[in-house]
Amino acid sequence: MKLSAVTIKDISRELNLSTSTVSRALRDSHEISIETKQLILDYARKINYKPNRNAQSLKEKKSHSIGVIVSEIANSFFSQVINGIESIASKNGYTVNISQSMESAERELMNLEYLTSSFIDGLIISVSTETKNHLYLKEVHEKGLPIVFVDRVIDEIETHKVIADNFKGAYKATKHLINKGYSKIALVSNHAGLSIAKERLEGYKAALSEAKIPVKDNMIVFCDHGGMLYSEVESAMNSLMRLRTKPDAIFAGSDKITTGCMRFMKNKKIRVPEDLALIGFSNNDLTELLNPPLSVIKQPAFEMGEAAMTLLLSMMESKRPQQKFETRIQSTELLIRKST
Amino acid sequence: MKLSAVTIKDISRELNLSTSTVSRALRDSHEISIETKQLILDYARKINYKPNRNAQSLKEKKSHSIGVIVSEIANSFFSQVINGIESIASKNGYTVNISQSMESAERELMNLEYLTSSFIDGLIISVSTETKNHLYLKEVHEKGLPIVFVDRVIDEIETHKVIADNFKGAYKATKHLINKGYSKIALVSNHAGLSIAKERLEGYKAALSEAKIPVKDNMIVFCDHGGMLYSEVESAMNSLMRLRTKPDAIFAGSDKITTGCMRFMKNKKIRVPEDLALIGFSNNDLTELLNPPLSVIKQPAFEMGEAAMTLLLSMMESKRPQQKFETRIQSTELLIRKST
DNA sequence: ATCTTTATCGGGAACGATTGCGTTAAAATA
DNA sequence: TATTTTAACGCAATCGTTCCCGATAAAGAT
Repeated sequence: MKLSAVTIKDISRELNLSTSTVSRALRDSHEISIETKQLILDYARKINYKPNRNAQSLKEKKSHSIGVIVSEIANSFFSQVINGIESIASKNGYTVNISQSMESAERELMNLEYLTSSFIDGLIISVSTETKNHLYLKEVHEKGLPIVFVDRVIDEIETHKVIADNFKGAYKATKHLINKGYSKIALVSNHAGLSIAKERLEGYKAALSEAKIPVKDNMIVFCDHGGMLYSEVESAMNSLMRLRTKPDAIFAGSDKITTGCMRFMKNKKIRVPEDLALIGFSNNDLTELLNPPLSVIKQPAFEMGEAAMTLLLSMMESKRPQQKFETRIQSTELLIRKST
Repeated sequence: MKLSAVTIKDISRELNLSTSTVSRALRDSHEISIETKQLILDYARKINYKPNRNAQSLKEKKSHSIGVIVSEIANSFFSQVINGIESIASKNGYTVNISQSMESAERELMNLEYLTSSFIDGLIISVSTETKNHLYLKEVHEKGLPIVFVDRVIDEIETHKVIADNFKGAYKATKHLINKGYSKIALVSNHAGLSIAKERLEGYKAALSEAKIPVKDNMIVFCDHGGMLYSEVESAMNSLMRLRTKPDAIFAGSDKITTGCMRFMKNKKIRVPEDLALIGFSNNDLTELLNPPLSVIKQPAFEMGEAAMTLLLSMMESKRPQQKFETRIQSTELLIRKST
């Protein structure tokens, strides 16, 4: 079941003109008389002609659509990023193809292979926690597919990258906890292999070291799927709670982990911040209304999406392969509320 | 800047075969010897051949991609719906093209026209609050484009629809308020023209009437952009607060409105539920952790997305235009917490 | 009046994949 | 051995657009 579209041939037949002439009129070429152009445009509008984008893409070797791969759409951070991407893309006549990896390297690869079948002109990706093998990504990149990384980057691939200032964000959050008098600060981190996790870990360590607080390994726990499953956060938190010297503050390394910790504390009836303080990365705009209102590090998600799409546009529309790439680091915002 | 893809011609040239033979091998046709098939498949894998999807789409008149138009991606309800759509789509080899209307009828139409340039095989749409004129939508529908409505439907267009049981949801919420002893129950509704707003209004009225509580017009206020702007919710709430007989409970008609009301009450230091109770439609999974935990009517967003995509699939893959359409009504969940 | 320029249009070959039809040779049958 | 069947492959058209040429006629230049 498909819709029978009107083509350039239909117009040319009706108007007794060649398809070349019709095409030229529609593309506003100079080598055509103003009368025939008007004639064609009027008729085209009348029968509601729409160019077949597949034919155009085939001919021009450009699809005017891009691919976006994130771990999960229904995540406040990523949905805001996508919002930013879409807003710039649609302004520039690009269609956005979304797929989610669900933190699975396998699904990520599948989506990637499908999207890259000469189908997209560029790709914006935030790699999954599982991703270790970036052979395929590297391959299509070397073949010339413009790629921009957002948030979770791969160092080995040289291209534009848009990230938040994770180091500083983590540093600020940890320092804030220290300033508030907390000294046993635990980190509930995302998967250790992730670029953002590494950077945030460094920021956390830097703040502790600066305050001459020793960094203890057992105060750092990991959620290998970024808190996608609550059980993951639960067991991470439980391992912290079983410690002989329990933490007095938690720094959570991702959106889902932050809210997961909050849920854990509520379930276990742990008072925040009296028993345990909590701060974490989050872009959920309800954190302010939580009980207690949550202190968070907020990333400029929408702006990051905008930046990524803008950079991708510049790559897609440049004639030569670009040589110089930039890593745009956007600053985070520390919102201090009642949970710390 | 584009990637130079390897084509069927490259394979045929290298292997001294015709393009037809190569195509048949790749498509696993029967009229080909097992040896040449293996030869071709091996070589194709070696040079990492990927069929050009634009060429395939042009030939088959099927793009294997669908369009999704929602008001805003960064909205918990819609992002969950999209999640459901994407999960089914990717399983069936379909790519999902997303665009957002931002509650603007103009942007919606723009996106629609762009997507329907022989580019998508089907469409899933939740119309914007502004949408009044559905001429274009009706036109492409009559031309044969399979369409499925989710959440916000248009009655005049006969096709599959997936909605939540808005009437019952609103009825249950209102009845719950009544049972709790509230009698001055206000409704902060979405745009009056929206199908969901109408249905929820009816549910609200039904519950009140059943309890012999008169329905008062000044207790029903509207947010014409669904609460997309906080100011909208603010002025709606303010008008309720200026009433000589203020409401003792609020029933909020959409996700953004619900959280907007919550924000309003926090800002105005209105105690919930002592001064004013609050219940509303919401799919944000942090409502449970709010202060106070929010009573909500939750829609099965993910499942609605799945259902919509499944129905769309059936339309796209049926030979003949379908005659019988179903409106799938999925039941909502009433989660009673501390705010009522 | 002849030649050159210019404007305006048509013919037809791409783009990459698919497929009906024709061709060839081998295999099967009479 | 003669004839028919069948397996395996090539040729060429097609999908809808674009664009390089070439053709034509009018306009301008000499």
